[in-house]
Amino acid sequence: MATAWDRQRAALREEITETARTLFVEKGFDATTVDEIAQAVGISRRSFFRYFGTKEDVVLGDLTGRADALARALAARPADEDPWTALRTAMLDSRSETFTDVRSDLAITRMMRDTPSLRARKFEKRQYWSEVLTPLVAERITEGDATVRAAAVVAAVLACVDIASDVWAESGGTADIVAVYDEAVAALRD
Amino acid sequence: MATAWDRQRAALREEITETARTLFVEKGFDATTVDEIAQAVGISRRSFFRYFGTKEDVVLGDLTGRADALARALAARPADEDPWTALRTAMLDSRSETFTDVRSDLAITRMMRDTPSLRARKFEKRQYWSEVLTPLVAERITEGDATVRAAAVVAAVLACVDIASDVWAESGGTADIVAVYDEAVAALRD
DNA sequence: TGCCTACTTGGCACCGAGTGACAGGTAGGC
DNA sequence: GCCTACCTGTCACTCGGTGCCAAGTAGGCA
Repeated sequence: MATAWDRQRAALREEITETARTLFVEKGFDATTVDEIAQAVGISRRSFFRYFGTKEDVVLGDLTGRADALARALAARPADEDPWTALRTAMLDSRSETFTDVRSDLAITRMMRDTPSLRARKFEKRQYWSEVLTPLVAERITEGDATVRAAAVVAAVLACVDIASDVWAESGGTADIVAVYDEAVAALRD
Repeated sequence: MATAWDRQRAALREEITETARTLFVEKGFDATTVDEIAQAVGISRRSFFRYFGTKEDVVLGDLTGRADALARALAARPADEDPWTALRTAMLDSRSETFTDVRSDLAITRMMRDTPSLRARKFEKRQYWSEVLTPLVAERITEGDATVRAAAVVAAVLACVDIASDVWAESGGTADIVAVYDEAVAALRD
């Protein structure tokens, strides 16, 4: 019966996230130390690292889980659908669970864009997205080198998502993120 | 007359690079400490950080300089050339100065691919590439939102270069890197 | 020749992220 | 009521990176 513990663990994890993000927005990401976060939450510094591998992970959240959700949504698409349509639809389908935190805080998205160490970690996790999505996309490539082409399509789509996210953050949340994404993709496909 | 000093400085910088890369290949990047590098070169740990801002920079080399070279080559292309052709040609033109280290060591490229902290730094520098190239590419975009479209094209092209580089490294240096790049780009433009 | 100045270097102390090891406490099973 | 996990805090340590200061060295100038 690990459920009780798991619940406790999830709750504490949530509390760390909430407290840390508040501090980050107040003082800036780099200026906030793990000690301060731990103290604010009321746990030891060591325990913080038992819940989050790095300070960056608190901001980035469950990116790998969202990659898996997107992968499931992509796999659920008809096999004869072209990669671009399939990826776009899959992202929209899994958006409710995928973009929760994007909606939750504009400041966080801006911070991810402006803080080098966060950007770096984000790209590191993006690597995982590519690894998960590329084989699924490869099944939808009918001509040429499927692996190379799939990798290119996935990388391009993720880049377009990034661009859309950046424009959205820069607009203060007013820009239509899907429209910007479509515009970015249009640039690639004439 | 700073030339004498500059020469000295450049020579030492080269020596640090050479020594460090040898150690990296021998022991692995993470397992090699800055102290070991400094001691092997015969300088203090503090001086090392006066020549390289981070340990990663020793491996990555002058990526920003290469970005500037590529930007110059791109600007030299005819104004009416489409972005894809212009970028491809510009990369080939600046390749001799751009890909010196790629040719120099397959092990280094592999290390960049397999070491998380190096990958992260590389993407960080890639950000600079985007910032430099996007405005130049935007001038070649005739329809739609030029900024967004230029950002998308640049990001896609850089992603394709990455893919080609990865395939090249994985093949042990036998793959035709330009052919892989063309294949990747073909995936985006049908 | 001798001084002055600018620049470099090394050493020291320090900070912050992240890790391993150990001891103590607490909840659940028997 | 004990035993067994598991979680937690504490301590010590490594390593990357930075600020500061004193010492040294090369070149310019009188």
